[in-house]
Amino acid sequence: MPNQARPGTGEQARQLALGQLREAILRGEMAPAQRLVENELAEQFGVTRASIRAALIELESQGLVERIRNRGSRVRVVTVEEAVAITECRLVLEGLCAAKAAAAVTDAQVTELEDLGTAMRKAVADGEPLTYSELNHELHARIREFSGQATAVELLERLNAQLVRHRFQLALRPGRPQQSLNEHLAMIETIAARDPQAVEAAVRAHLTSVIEALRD
Amino acid sequence: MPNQARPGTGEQARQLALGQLREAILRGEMAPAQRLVENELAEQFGVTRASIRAALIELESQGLVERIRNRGSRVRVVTVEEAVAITECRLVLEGLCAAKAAAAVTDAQVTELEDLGTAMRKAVADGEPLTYSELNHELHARIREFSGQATAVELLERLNAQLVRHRFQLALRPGRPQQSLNEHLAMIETIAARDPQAVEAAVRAHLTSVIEALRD
DNA sequence: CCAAACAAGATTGTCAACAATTTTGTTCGC
DNA sequence: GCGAACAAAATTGTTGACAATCTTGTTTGG
Repeated sequence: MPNQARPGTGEQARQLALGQLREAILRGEMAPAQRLVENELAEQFGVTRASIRAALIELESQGLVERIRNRGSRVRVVTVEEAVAITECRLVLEGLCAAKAAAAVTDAQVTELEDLGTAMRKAVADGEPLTYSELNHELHARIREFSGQATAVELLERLNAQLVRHRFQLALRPGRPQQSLNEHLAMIETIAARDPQAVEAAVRAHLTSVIEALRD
Repeated sequence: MPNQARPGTGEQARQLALGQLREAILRGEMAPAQRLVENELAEQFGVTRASIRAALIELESQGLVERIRNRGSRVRVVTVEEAVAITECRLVLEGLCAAKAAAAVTDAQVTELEDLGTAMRKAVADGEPLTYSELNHELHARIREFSGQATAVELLERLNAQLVRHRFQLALRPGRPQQSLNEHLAMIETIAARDPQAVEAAVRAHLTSVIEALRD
C-alpha cells in the first residue's frame, strides 16, 4: 500500500486540488476577492472540474472562499471588524488551550517553549519581523498542541487560516514586535510555572493587545 | 426571480440533499456509525450522486459525518470524551457571547429571556423534560443571537450539532432538569443586570455542571 | 485444517458532455 | 441620447458512464 506513504504521489485529485488551492490562498497568491473560475483552476492544477468543485465546497465551509449560487466563488475578504470578532474567539479558545497545556506540559515541552522564546527575543533584537512572525505562529501552535484539546485545536486552525492577511500586516508594523514579545514571554513563563489561571490571563492580555492593534 | 423566495421549490439539488441529510442525522434517524452509501442516499432523496457527494463533503467538515478514502461515509459517533472537549469549547465561547450580550441587550430582549425562564420553570414543575430541553436550547440560542458575535455563533452551532445525541440522553436523566434550571435562571438574572463578568461566570458554572453530568 | 493468494462484487473517485443560470453587450423604441 | 427588451457569451449545476480502490468470499498450496 504505497498510498499514504508519500503525499503527492498516491494523493487523489481532490485532495491535491484542495491542498494546492488552500496553499495558494494562504500564501496570498490569490488576491482578495479574486474570482475563482472552476475551469481556470482545473487547468492550472491539472485536475478536472469536479475535483475543483469539491475543493471549493470544502474551502467554503472553512471560511476561506465565498460561493454564491450560479455566480461562482471568490476569495473571502475578512474585514477588520470580522478579524476582531475572530480574534475574540481565538482569545477564549487559546485561553482554554493554554490553561490545559499548563496543567499537562512535560519538562521537555517547557524547554521547547523557552527555546522558542529565546529565538523570538533574538529575532526582535535583530529587527527581523518576518522571522518573528513565523516564530510567533509556531509558539501559538505548540501551546495548542500541548493542550491535547483536539476540538479547540481544530477550531483555532480554522480561525487562524482566515487571518493570514491581517497577520502579515500586523507583523510589519513598526514597534509591534517589541510589545508582542513581552506578552509572549509572559505566556511562556506562566506555563513554565504550571499556573493555569495566570496563563489564561496572559493569553487574554496578549490577544486583547492584538485586537487593539487591529483597530488602527 | 422566484428562486430564493420559497426554499424547497427553487432549491438546487445539492442544497436540498444537504438539508435533508443534515436534518435526518440531527433527528437521529440515521443510527450512529451507520454507513452512508452514496447510491442509496441519492435514490432516497431523489437527487444524483454528485449532489450527495457534495453534501457529504460539507457535512464532514461540519463534523457530522466521517469519510474515509475509498471506504465511504458514516455518521460520526461522538464519544463521551469528545463531548466533554466540545462542551469545554462551548463553555468559553458561550461565555464570550453571554458577556457581549449582557453589554448589548435591549429591554425587550431581556423580557424575552425572562419569559423563557418562566416557561422553563413551568416545564420542570410539570415534569416535562423534553419541553424543558427544547426551551433550554432556545435560551442558549437567543443569548448567542443577542451577542451579535457572528463568528462565535457559527462555531457554536457547529459544535452543538455534534452533541444532539448526548443532549437527548442528558435531558432524560432524572433530577438533571432541576439543577440545570437554577443555573439557567442565574444566567438570565445576570444578563438582566447587565453584568458581563457575572454572566460569564454563570455560563461557565452551568457548562461545568453539564460536563460533570456528561461524565457518569 | 490453516494461511496466503486470488477473484468477484460493491463502492467510491474521476471524467467529459449537457442543461440551466447569470452576466454582458447590443439593438430597438421612445 | 436613454432605458428596456433581447440575444450571445461565460460560468456554474447536473447527469450518466467509466476507472480505481477496497471488501468479501473462494480457492489453492502447504
